[in-house]
Amino acid sequence: MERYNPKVIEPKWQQIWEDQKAFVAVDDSSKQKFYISCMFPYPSGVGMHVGHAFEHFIVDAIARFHRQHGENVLNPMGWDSFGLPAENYAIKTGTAPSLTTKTNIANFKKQLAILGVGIDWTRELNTSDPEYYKWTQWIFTKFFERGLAYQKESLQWWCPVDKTVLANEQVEGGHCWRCGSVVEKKSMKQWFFKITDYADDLLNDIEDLDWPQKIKTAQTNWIGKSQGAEIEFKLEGSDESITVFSTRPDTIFGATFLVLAPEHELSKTLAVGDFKEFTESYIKTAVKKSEIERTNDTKEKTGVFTGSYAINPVSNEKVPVWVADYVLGGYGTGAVMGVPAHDERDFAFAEKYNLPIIQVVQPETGKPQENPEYRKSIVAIVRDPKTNKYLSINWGADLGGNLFVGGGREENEDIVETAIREIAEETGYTNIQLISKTDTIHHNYFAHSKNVARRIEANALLFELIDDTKINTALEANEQGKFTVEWLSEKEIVAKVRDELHATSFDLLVGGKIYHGEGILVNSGEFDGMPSSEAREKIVDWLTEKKLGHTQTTYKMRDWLISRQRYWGAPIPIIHCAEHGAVAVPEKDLPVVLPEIEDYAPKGDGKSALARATDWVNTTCPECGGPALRETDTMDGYACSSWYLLRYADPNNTENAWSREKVDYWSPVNYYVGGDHAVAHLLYVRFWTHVFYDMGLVGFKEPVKKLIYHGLIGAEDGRKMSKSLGNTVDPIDIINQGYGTDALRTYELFMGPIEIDADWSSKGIAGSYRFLNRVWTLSQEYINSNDKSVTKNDNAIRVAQHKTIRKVTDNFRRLSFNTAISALMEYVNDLYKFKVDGFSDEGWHEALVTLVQLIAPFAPHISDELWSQLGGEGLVQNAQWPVWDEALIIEETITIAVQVNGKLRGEISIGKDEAEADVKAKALAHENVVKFLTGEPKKVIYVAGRLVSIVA
RNA sequence: GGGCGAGUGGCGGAAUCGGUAGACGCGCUAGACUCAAAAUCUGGUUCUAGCAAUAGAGUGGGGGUUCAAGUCCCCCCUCGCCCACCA
Repeated sequence: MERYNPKVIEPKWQQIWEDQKAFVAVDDSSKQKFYISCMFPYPSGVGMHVGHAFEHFIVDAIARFHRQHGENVLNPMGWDSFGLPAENYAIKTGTAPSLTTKTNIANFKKQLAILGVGIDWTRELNTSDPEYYKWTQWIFTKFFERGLAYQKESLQWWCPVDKTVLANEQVEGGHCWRCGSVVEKKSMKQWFFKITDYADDLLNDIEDLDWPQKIKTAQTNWIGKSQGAEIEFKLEGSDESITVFSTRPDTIFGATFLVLAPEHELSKTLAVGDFKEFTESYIKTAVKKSEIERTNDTKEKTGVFTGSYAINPVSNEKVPVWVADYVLGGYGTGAVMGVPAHDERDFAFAEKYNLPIIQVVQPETGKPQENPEYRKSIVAIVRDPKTNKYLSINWGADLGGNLFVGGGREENEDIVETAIREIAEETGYTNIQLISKTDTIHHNYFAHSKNVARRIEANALLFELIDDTKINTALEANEQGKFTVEWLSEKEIVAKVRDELHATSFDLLVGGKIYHGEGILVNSGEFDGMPSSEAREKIVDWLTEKKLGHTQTTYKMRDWLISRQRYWGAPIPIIHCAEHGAVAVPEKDLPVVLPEIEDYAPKGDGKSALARATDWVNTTCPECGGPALRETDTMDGYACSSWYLLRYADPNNTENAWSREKVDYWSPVNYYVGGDHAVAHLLYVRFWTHVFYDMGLVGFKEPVKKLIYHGLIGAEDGRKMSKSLGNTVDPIDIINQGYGTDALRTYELFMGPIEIDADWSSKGIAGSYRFLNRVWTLSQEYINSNDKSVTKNDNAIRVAQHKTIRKVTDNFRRLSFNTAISALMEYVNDLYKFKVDGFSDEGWHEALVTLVQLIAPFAPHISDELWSQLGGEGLVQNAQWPVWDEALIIEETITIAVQVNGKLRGEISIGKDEAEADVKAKALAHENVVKFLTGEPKKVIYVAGRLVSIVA
């Protein structure tokens, strides 16, 4: 009998698949298509580790599953080959990036073949191939025509090591995403794609995507839509004005200063007299500061007064204009109104620089009720400075839990006196001193005891205990014995005091919190007494009428900066003419081919090495034929990857980027599989497709129907798997150790749910190998058996077989590969038990053929081998996936549990159609159940086919 | 600070609807085969007590709903990830 030897059967079947073109997808619109793709890889020099392989295994298993269902499956592959590593390697060694890329791709292809991944190589694409980037450039010129690609001088992130600008998405915590060095700001003329034009569109369509919620949330937050108003503040003694953006125009009467970002254009010009020098030097250092420095200093705000004043448009008060780096240049208008009473940042700034603080919103808690009864009251918080604990009254869970001392106040009664009286009456403490108190807090609630809605005006007061002198408490009749007095720590208070009014009181007096919620306007002229939400609209209406403001929607997302001062990318197809400015290269002259050069290193002059290829740079203007210069910046690699999913549908089209017919057949992608990129790539690819839709190039807006976001495989040491840590595992090594790729694939898909991170285990793979070995041995024993006459277990085998088909199919559909594989292991374990009685031709052949078909998505080589040994026609993937028969799964007798008072006390065996009364009687008669019953059971519950629950 | 997610044996994990918690695999362990080892096969393996039948405890902690809770509700703790001065 032959032993299971993956080293023989795996190459054998890989060759057969290749010879038969088993994975070539044919453009046949009469068939149901299924398009799946991983996020195409960057072909790095070090090849793939088992973590990368994992992604391909997921894709391949799903692709094979769908082929087995007779669908027309497209699983393509391509190379995201532009980028820094190849260029940096070229700078170091002088080897052209095009050459290293070629070598690396060959290596990746070899690895994928050995892994047994079924790819349609006739559709292979490569972003650094001129045949591909010709169309990337063509798309650029179309965007340029539509005003979606534009050039602008602006401050940009600059990586001093890689000597290039970076997109916002490529700056991670103030560091370059590639080399990790601290990024700087630099002002340069740059190319942008106007993604902000599509902000609303992209935001609205997120909801309907079948994508993981965390990715959808990340994109929503990234787009960061917020609604508010732009408000104009006139500068004193000048025609100029400053426009601020605020989401809280209702607080404008509390705006006691303005703050400009250091990058704001007025920052430099506004400073007057003695303030000029300070302001200029502040701006200089602030702009130079790295992002980390600026975000690290969150506690300590800095800024300078410009010496200029503006006029608050509603109050006509003079407010000073400051420059401070806590205001961001790139968001909103780069200027804000400082409302220290209702914004934590403005408050911190105002405190430091002694700016006036005017409260304009009185807090309101609880939900307003209809026809409330009006009352006045106090909330009194007492702190014991010796223990740092707070006096609390515990009313018990039914009466509201922990509160502070509180009580009603008569119309003319003094607030402080009321509080002191209530403290003495309820707790007995008398020797206290007032520390601080709040303004009015409005509170709405329903007094269930009196069955009345109430709206109260409360004041909260904070006292300190001088000593614990106490008098007898003087409780009202309805309070006696209802509560206990407790001293609680700050932490306990936060945890236990649930009442909104009392919790807010504590936050304001002790927590030092600034109230930024909704409430009732005060100190706001004609708007006094209005709820803040209503005032928000009324004030903007008023400003609009006076032409001093208007509603405004703002996004956190900025336009996508795409120019890179690097060599190894797609050249931006633009020619600069002295007369005609920036002119797009006409379609007939595309592609603008990247010239071969000697020295790839950027020199830090803000230009790519391309700028030194003078023969290439000097050209003629397409408009006038006069001398002109080529754009020397190249495109961000994300541009290349924003349309490749469409190109796969029509990869060899030399006339167009794609034909709409083919793209509309294959697209959108049914499953897009990846474990990287939450925002950047996945937002850009959506953006481009939306634009293509508007251009009439595609018939859909969203390129990816379902996104499968898998977890990452960590190293055995629990750390991230990376070449620099020296803990990577090469899948080819594992295969060569004798396990084979089938065992590797099965193991990686068995480790856990695909969306969960998991660490590699060198021992775990042995278990998967053992499983496949058992499958092999069982099949060989069946095939070589001389006596196949035993029919004893045929029925039981059939039950196991159909149960397994059902479970594997169900689990596969919800991409629960680990449980699908465990069901197959159980099935094999069952067959081993049946085996001891011998084999039958009928039951066993069917059982083994089914097994081979079910393991095929995971372990395709062994299954094709056994399929052919068992007499199957062609390849497993072309045979129809087995179907289970529900009728065969029903067993004649089943075992169910019997519980007494919720505890398992025994098991009984019942027939499949046994009547409920009989089952209950059987349960009650069970020996062990009788022991736990004292007399008649109160209740007997039968859950069909599962258990009997007896209440004693 | 904000958002999202997760806590189940020695380990990875299972339990799709509230219905026998720990499937399946790893590891460990006993046995069979072997001169021996590897490989393979068979059994055991949540914890505590007991020779055993069995009993008690048990899904991060506390409370609740229910005949029945890993699963539902309330509170707390811990860990992970992402975003983070966005006015």
